[in-house]
Amino acid sequence: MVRTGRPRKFNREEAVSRAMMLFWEHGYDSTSLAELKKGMGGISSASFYAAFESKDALFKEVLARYLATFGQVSASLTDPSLSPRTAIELTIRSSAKMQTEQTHPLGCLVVLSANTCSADNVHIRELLTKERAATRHKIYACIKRAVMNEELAESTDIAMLTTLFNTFLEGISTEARDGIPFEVINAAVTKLMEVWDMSK
Amino acid sequence: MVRTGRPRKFNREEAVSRAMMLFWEHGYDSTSLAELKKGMGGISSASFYAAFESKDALFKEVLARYLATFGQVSASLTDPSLSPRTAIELTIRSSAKMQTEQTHPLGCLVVLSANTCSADNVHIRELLTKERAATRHKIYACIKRAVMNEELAESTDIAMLTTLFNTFLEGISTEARDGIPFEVINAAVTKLMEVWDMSK
DNA sequence: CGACTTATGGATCGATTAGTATATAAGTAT
DNA sequence: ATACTTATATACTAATCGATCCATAAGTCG
Repeated sequence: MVRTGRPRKFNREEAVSRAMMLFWEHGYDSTSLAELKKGMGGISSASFYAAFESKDALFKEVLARYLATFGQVSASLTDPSLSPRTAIELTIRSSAKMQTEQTHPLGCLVVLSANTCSADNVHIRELLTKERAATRHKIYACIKRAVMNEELAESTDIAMLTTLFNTFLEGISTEARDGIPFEVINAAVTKLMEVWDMSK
Repeated sequence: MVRTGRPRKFNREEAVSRAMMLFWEHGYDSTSLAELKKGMGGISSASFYAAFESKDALFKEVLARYLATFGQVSASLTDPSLSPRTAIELTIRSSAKMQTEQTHPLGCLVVLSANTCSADNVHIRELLTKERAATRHKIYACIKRAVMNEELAESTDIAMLTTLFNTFLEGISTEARDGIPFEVINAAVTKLMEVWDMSK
């Protein structure tokens, strides 16, 4: 697969990574094209639109990249080799760990980057809403599996427990943004997981 | 105190309320002056700047209004007549109730309206960060009081418990935005509060 | 070599951003 | 009646928004 035509001056993969950091930090609306082009290696408007089509399209690519990398902290939710309890605990702990790292913006891109936006960009917000719904559903499925396995009592209110864990998980984004260190959040997770054991 | 000069054509209090709804829904950056002026009763640029000085200043006024009204759901935290446990439970439950009401934007303005913003408007984000820190500190003080009162064990990790409750509280904003009904969140709060009773 | 393909530099687009200038309207005070 | 005060309508500013156009550069292909 040999490419003809003038070669691209910048690294496309690297440019998407840089764009991800910018959207993650400032959110969709507040990240301007000027900022993106500069941050992605000083590329021109023509180069930007030739390579990424539009701001919308770039964000969708950024989201896919995020889910395939940093977002993998919740992959354990669908790992059938893990017990439901371990899967959920691991997801929350590694989310907290990732979101408090200093090598990238704090918090979670899916939670932070478009929970408020202009009326024109509601479709961007819905992209992330859908992603959060997917995570919520995975937590739900996990808890349901635990009830099936009799790891949790048959009388367990699955929707309630899903909301308990998911609400905490989403709250980590704001805590991380506010500078709460991993150790403190992690200790709170230990306490939170005791709720699981009470529902046996 | 009689006012001289030409009387204002619009109701200033009402205009601030309308602005609050807009900032609450779309966030600081994504709420434009045009949208504000239209939403506040179709006022002109001249009238806007004469009455509110700037977008920044209006937001500060909106924040103060929010804290004095909807934000009062967390007032129980500093009510000395309530037991610490009741104070925290009441705050979380009434926050969930308020944030899921259909008469205004979903979630909490303090958590949602500027957790991402442009680099130029970091001072706005810091305004809200400070507000969240104040709430966190009130929760901390509440739990500390419980330890003093021997309502909680002396060995209680106060910072950890603070983070547990505060993270959940902040997570409610995203849950509410995503349409999770009050009843489900409220049931999760009941479960969450069992953590308190385990720490006795 | 010339044809073809793709990317780039640079100018530019109309729309929108937050904010101002100026003249006048509409009230109160003396 | 006139001075004073405040708000208004209207026009306008410079800067920025996302996006496009076009000529040219820099490769591969036959």
